[in-house]
Amino acid sequence: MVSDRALHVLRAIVQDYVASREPVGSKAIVDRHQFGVSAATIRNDMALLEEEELISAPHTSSGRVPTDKGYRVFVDQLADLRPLSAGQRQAIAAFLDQSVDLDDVFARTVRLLSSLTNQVALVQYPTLGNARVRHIELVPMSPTRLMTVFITDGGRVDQRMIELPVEADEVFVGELRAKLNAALSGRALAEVGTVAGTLDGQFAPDRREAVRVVADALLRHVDEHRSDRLVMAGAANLVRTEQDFAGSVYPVLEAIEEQVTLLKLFSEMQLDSQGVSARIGRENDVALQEAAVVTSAYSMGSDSSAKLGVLGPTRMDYSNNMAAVRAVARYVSRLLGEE
Amino acid sequence: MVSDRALHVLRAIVQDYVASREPVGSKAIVDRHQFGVSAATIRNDMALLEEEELISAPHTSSGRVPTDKGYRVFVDQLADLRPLSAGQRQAIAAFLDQSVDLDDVFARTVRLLSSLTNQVALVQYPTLGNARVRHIELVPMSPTRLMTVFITDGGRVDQRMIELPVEADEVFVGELRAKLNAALSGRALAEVGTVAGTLDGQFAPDRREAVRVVADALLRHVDEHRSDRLVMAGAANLVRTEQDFAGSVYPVLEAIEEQVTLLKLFSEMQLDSQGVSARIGRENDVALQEAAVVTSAYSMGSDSSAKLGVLGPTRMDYSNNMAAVRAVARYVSRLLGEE
DNA sequence: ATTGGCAGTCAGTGGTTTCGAGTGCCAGCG
DNA sequence: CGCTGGCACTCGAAACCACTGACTGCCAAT
Repeated sequence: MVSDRALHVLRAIVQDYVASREPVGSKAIVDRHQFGVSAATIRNDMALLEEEELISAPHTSSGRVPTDKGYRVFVDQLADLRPLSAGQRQAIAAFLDQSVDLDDVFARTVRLLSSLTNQVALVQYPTLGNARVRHIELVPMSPTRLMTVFITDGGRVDQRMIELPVEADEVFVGELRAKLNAALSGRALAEVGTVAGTLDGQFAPDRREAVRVVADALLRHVDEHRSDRLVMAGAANLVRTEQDFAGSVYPVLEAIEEQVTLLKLFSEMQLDSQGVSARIGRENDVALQEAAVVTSAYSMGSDSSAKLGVLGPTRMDYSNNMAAVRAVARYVSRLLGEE
Repeated sequence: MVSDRALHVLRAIVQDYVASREPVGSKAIVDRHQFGVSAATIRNDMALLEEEELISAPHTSSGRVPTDKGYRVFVDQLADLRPLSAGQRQAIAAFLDQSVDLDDVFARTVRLLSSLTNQVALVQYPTLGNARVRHIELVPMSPTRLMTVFITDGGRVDQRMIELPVEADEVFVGELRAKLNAALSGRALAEVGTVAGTLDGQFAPDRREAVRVVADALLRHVDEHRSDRLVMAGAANLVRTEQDFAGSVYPVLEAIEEQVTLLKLFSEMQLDSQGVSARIGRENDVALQEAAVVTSAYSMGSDSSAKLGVLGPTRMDYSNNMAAVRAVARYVSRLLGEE
């Protein structure tokens, strides 16, 4: 259908348009790229590409701009990503190695990714697969309020506040804490539900309701481990690229703050053979129609994984961004795998 | 200097300008407000106000716009804030009462404040004054890596990753965990340094280095409790009000992500008799020259407090925003005080 | 002190013109 | 058959212009 040269023309158009934000004409292409043919020939190819809806003209007599479909073909063509420079890789290592804990790893990752790509960066917290309970702590805040702290051997820590149906003295809380830890330490998260449910039998009848409330809170901790959230950095970059959004960046920023749209998107992304994936323009939710999202997966140990990536206008440097996302995801996997 | 009526004129100008984003002229004032005088008289007052640099004209023949100084006088005049409506207060209570833990309180507060004011909302995490150690947990991640988890009775939980100089077996870690908790549980944070320093004597010489590393990590936990951070919501609102920023919102968003500028600003703000405070335009750091920040303080129990507030263009509804910030700060204080 | 009147200023609007980058098409050529 | 140069055409962007109207500042009168 489309000749090989036409594909090269598409590539040139994408590159030039990304670089200049201006519709690119046939003349500009023969000037800036070494096609051995004249502008008229390029024009013929461009007519073809337009036929295929890979490019389009903003108005009758002007250069062409890639369509979402055009970007898609461009990205798919981009089989082999050039790896990052040694300097960049060192920078990644140096910056991430300073992390003091899990949260810090993610905070640093997202800042790093944002500055490598000049886009909004997003990191999804990992869902822990078969992590185990390490320790459970109960902290009385008032006679009827208790804070529960839930620590897994993956190093994840959750806290949660609960309201007790009756007053709980230190002795009872101490006993409950000891029994919970005896019963649950070392157990897989999946077991927490069944085990915690059997505990209330070990207490006096007037305590059982309170025990059940605590057990219920623990279940929600486990759920929490499953539920995702995103950390974000580089929102300012979205404003910088505002002109690339015909409407407004407002809905995009809103979607990012919502999180739910993004999380859904993340979970839907199918990685390609290179371990990266892009969703471009209309392929996304309506709020992100003018945006593109590039993601890759990272893993934490053997059995839990999540995604990270960047979001920006469809007019972005896919080549660079996909390489950066992949490199960072790999490094994060290595860092978390070691632990 | 400036007559009483002139101050009323200033007020009218601020109100109308905030409402319409358009320079307001003498005619518009006599139309929309019940001054018993003619437009010419208002013009004389306006000339006075301009003399005092409280208002200025964008160009020779156009209405006037408040200067930063004008907003300042307006805000200072705004002695008595009208309280929020019953409905709004109920909404605050209903929304915040659902919080499950500390983090959730702040996450909800910031979202709430953002939607009440249609501005970017910021909440500073509290610095815990004389909180006490509740529990210390050590989680081995690999033979030479340890995660330390630090829980205070205020309900705050910190985690941190450390690298040990030697391999640490389960037995040693268990012993260290037990001794740390025996020595530190119930102690005030301020004591952690001195107590932890004496622990290494209780271990065999070849373990002491490792013990010191852990003790050092605990000190950093304490520091962490002192150090601040901000949660933010409503960045999209900044984009919405973009036209009010002559330059770009870019530096503003950057400053927010930086945090350090904002934290400094927060700590500098002196509350007025109403418990709220505003920093307007040039009174701020250069990055926020076109922005205004409204803050109030909230307290958590008796001895720890922090601030929260909103940030937006200088052209904002100070009256509404100050009332909202004050109301939310008060409610959060009540909520956290109870616990 | 306040007012009505009046001349002066200037941003914004809308219409016209010009300019030029870029296209589509075609006839001719290797 | 694919490529090329040439040409007429299109249409957005910029430049220009005149006009309008919302203001102001000032002044003389009340």
